[in-house]
Amino acid sequence: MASEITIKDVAKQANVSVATVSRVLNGLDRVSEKTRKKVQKVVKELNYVPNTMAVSMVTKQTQMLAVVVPVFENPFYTAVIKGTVDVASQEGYHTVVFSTNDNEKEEAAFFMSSLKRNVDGIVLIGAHNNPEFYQSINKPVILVDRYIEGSGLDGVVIDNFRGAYESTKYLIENGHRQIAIISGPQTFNDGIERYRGYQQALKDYEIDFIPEYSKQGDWFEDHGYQSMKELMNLSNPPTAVFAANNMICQGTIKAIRDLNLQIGSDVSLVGFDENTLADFVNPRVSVIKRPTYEMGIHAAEMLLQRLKQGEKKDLVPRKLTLGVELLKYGSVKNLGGEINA
Amino acid sequence: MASEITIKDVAKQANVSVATVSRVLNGLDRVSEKTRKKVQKVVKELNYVPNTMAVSMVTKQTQMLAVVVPVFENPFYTAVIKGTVDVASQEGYHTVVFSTNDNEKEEAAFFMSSLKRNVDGIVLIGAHNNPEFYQSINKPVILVDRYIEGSGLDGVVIDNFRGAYESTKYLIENGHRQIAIISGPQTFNDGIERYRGYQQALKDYEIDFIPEYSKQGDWFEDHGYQSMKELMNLSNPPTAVFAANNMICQGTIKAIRDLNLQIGSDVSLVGFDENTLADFVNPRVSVIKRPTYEMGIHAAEMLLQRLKQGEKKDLVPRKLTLGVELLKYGSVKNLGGEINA
DNA sequence: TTGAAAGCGGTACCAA
DNA sequence: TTGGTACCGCTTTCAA
Repeated sequence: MASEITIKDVAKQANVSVATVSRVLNGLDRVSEKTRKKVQKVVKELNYVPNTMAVSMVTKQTQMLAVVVPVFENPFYTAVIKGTVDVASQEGYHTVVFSTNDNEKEEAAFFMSSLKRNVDGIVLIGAHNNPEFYQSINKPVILVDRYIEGSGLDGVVIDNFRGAYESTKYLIENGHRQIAIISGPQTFNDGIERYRGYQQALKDYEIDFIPEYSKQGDWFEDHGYQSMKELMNLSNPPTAVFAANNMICQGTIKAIRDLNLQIGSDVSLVGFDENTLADFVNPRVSVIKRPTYEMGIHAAEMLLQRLKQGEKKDLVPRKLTLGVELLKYGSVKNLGGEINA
Repeated sequence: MASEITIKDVAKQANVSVATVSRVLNGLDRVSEKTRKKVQKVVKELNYVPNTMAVSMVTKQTQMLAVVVPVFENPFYTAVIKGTVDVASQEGYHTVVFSTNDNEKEEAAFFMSSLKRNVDGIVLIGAHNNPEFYQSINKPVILVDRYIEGSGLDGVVIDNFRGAYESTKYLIENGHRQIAIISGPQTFNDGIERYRGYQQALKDYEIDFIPEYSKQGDWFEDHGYQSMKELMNLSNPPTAVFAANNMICQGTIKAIRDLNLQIGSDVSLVGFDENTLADFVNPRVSVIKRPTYEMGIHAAEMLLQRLKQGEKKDLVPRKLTLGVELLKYGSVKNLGGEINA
C-alpha cells in the first residue's frame, strides 16, 4: 500500500544528486551548509525514511539484533529480553525476538533461517550443549545464562555454584542436616553448578549426601510439586529443601500447602530465583536473587562491543559472571545445634 | 564475518544463469527436470540461503510480521505473542516483537521506524486511543484486545462486557448486594466495557450503584492492593469485590491476606483473567478466563488473510469477538437471600 | 527451456 | 563541494 518515497524523490525535490542526499543523511562528507539545510528541509517535508534493506545490502549491516530464548513465558527470559532491548535501542539497534521452546531442532532452524542473516549479532540462551554447534555460527553471539565451554563465544552467566552453595550453607548454619535438593537436568552449567554447590556445601560441613534427598528432573513446576510430596512422604523426610529454580520452587510451595504443612516450621525452604509464590506466602520464602535484567544489559553491551570491533578475529572469548544474593526471610527454621567450620 | 554465498556462486557452480537459479528456487517457471536437479544439488552442497533483503527489495515483501505489545512481562501479552508467532511461522513468516511500555510516544516511534517498513503486517495492542493515529498507518494492522472504533482496522477482542456482567451477576445470584469494583482506566474498550458490564448487572437486578464501591485507577497490582484495603476499611465495607484484571486481582488477594481476612468467608472475590495467585490461594479465586493464546492465533490468521488479499482496499474492517468463561471456585460465599429476575 | 539485462533503493568511489 | 555511476543480491521481463 502507498508507495514509499525514496532517496530519488528527495534528490529531485531538493535539486541535488542522490549522492548528496546520501551524504547529508549520513552526515559524513563535507557538504555545504546551504545544501545540507536544503536537503534536510525536503527530508522533513517528504517525511522521508531510508529503506533499511537497501542500506543493508550495501553496508552489510542491518542494525538489528536477535534475542533467542527458550520461551517467552518465563519472567527470567523476558527480563533478559528487556535488558537487551533497552541497551540496543539506545544504540540505534532494533531487536527481534525468537523462541526455540528449548528445542535443539528449533534453535538450529533459527540459525539456518534468513532471520539469522538479517541480524548483526545474537544474544542467545542456547538449547544445544555441544560446542561444535556454536563454533559454526559465523556471527557475534553472546551466550546468556547457559555457557558452553569450548564454544569460543562470549557469555554472561551468574554464579550458580555460589548461589547453591550459599543456600545450602545457610540451611546448615541453621542447624539443618537433612537437606534435600530438587533440581533440573545436569545438562548445562546452571544445573551442574547448582548441584555441585549443594554437594560442596554438604561436604565442607561434613554432612553425608543422601541419594534419596536428591530429586533430579526437569525445570518445571510439576517436578517440584511431585518431588516435594515424595520427599515429605519418606520415612525420614528432610528438614529442609533447596529448590533449584523458580518453577520448581513454586511447585514445592504448592506441595507444602497441599500436604498441610507449614513453611519454616514443618519444613524449611530456600529457592533459586525470585517468584510470585515465594513472595506471597507467609512467611516469605528465602531465595537466591539473580540480576536478570542486568544480564540482558551486559549481554547487549558485550555484543555491541564485539560489533564495533568488527572483523578482528584474534579475540579470546570472555565470560562475565555476575554475583547473586541470598534474600533471607522466614522460611528457614533455626534448629539450633552447633555449627562446625 | 565469512562472506555469505550468493545466487551467483550457485549459478556459476551449476553452469547456469542466475535467472535459472532464481526460477528453481521459486519453483515458478518451467525449468527442465535436469537443470532443476543440478541446481538443487548445488544449492544443497553450497548450503545456499537467499539473502532475504535482496529478495525483499524487489518483491516488496519481507515475510516478516511484527507484534507490538505494551510489555513483555505480562503473561497475557506473551500468550498473544506466542499465538501469533505459531501461526506466522507455520505460514513461513518470521515475527519480530516490539514493546511500547504502553506509551504513545514509544508506539509512535515504532510506526516511524524502519522496523515498521520491514514488516508486511502488524499485530498491535495499541497505546493510542485516537482513531486518526491508526488511520494513518498504511500497512495491514490487526488490533488485539483494545479496539479503536473508527480506526478502520480489523480487531480481535474478547467480550469484556459479558465477562464483567457475568461476574457481577454471579455475585448477585449468591446474594451479594454490596459489590465493589476495582478497575483500570476507562480509556479503552477493555476498561469501559468491564465497567459497563458491572453497572448493567447492578441495574438489571435493581441494585443501587454506590460510588464508594467503585475504585478506578491503573491496571497494576498496587492499585488492587491499596483499593482493597480502602474498601475493607469503609464503615460499611462491600461483601464482594470484582477485580477487573489479573494484576489488580493479585493485589486484592495480597491485601486480603494482609488484612487477615479469609477469601470467600470474610469477603467474596471474582477476578478478570487467570493469574498465579488466584490459582494458588485456598479457596481458589473464581475468575473470568479469556482465550489469550487464541487471540494471537486469530489475529495472525486475520493478518495473513489481509496480506493475501493484497491491495484491494475496498474492504470493511472486521472485529472478531471471542467469548469468555467464568471459572467458579470457592471464593464466593452464598449469602442466601432471594434473587429477582 | 534458458540467458541477458534492467531495476529495486541505497552507498561510495572517482571525476569534475 | 557536488554529481555520475558501479554495485549490493535478487526477481522478472524480453529475447533467443
